[in-house]
Amino acid sequence: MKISEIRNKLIEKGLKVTPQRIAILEAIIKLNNHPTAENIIDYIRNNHPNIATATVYKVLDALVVNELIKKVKTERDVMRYDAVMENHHHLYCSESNRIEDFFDKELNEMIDKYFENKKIPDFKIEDVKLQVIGKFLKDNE
Amino acid sequence: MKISEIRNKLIEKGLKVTPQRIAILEAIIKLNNHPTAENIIDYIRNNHPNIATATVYKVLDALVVNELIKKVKTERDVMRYDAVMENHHHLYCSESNRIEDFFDKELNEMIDKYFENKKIPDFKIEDVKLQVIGKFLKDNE
DNA sequence: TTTCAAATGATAGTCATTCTCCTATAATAA
DNA sequence: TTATTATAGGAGAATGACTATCATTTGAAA
Ligand SMILES: [Mn+2]
Ligand SMILES: [Mn+2]
Ligand SMILES: [Zn+2]
Ligand SMILES: [Zn+2]
Repeated sequence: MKISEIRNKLIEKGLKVTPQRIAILEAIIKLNNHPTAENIIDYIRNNHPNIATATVYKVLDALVVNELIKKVKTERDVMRYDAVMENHHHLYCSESNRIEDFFDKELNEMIDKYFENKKIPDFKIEDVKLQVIGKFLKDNE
Repeated sequence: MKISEIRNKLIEKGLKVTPQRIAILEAIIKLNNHPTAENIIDYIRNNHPNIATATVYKVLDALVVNELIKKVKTERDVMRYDAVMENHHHLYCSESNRIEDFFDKELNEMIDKYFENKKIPDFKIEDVKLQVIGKFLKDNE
């Protein structure tokens, strides 16, 4: 992802383009595995040592509100972020905090079809995601 | 759920039976809609006014570790708990913090079958849950 | 360039949760 | 039933991820 693309994403959403926003969005994309705010700060401070912690949180919130990133649901009190906006699911490690993306078009279609036929009473579905919990058999990545 | 049943659950797990543990487990079962620690404390203090906040958190942790309750994944920094241990999914309201249980045996079977055929590379599945995000059409409950 | 709404930085504050340490008690043994 | 003891609970301080405040800076429109 080039910086010019990141600039365009911000412009499309009517957000001012700032070095901090570019760095943060770039960090989430590069880090890739659902980083925490702390992960993002550590990464950014290499090239951008003066960014304030509060700025990172404010930018993250702005990016979420403007649908350039998403929060990832966890059962911990540390927020995790995801720059992958296309429909996908998550593999959660049951013994660590590792979360990996899981793309499966066939599965998406099966689920969509299932809920087209079988509506949930009194509930309008906007999105369905799988939490797949288990163990990674390789430690790499 | 009778108190004697709750006592037995604790005993089965080798946990000491204390009034606090009974009250907390009973509260989560009665409250039912994935209460926070604060919800639980408010509920319990009616009949049990002296329970310490730290005790509630310590008991919740013990109940989770011993698989008598589960944490519910959210994208907020307030933990939510669930006493329903049978396999089920969750309906998340996209505009409030409401989370409801969703039971669907047919869906479970479909998903199980899907992942029996199509393994995820380098990942051993232990559990699959759906996050169904959307809007409740009735405000009751 | 000038202008200024919006963004950033520094720092203090919040609050859900955890820690520490002392006291009380449930479960077991005598 | 009482004594013993590991375990659990209570009180309050501490932690830490996140938020609020406000002075300063800056992106972008004019
Ligand atoms: Mn969470
Ligand atoms: Mn917290
Ligand atoms: Zn993802
Ligand atoms: Zn549930």
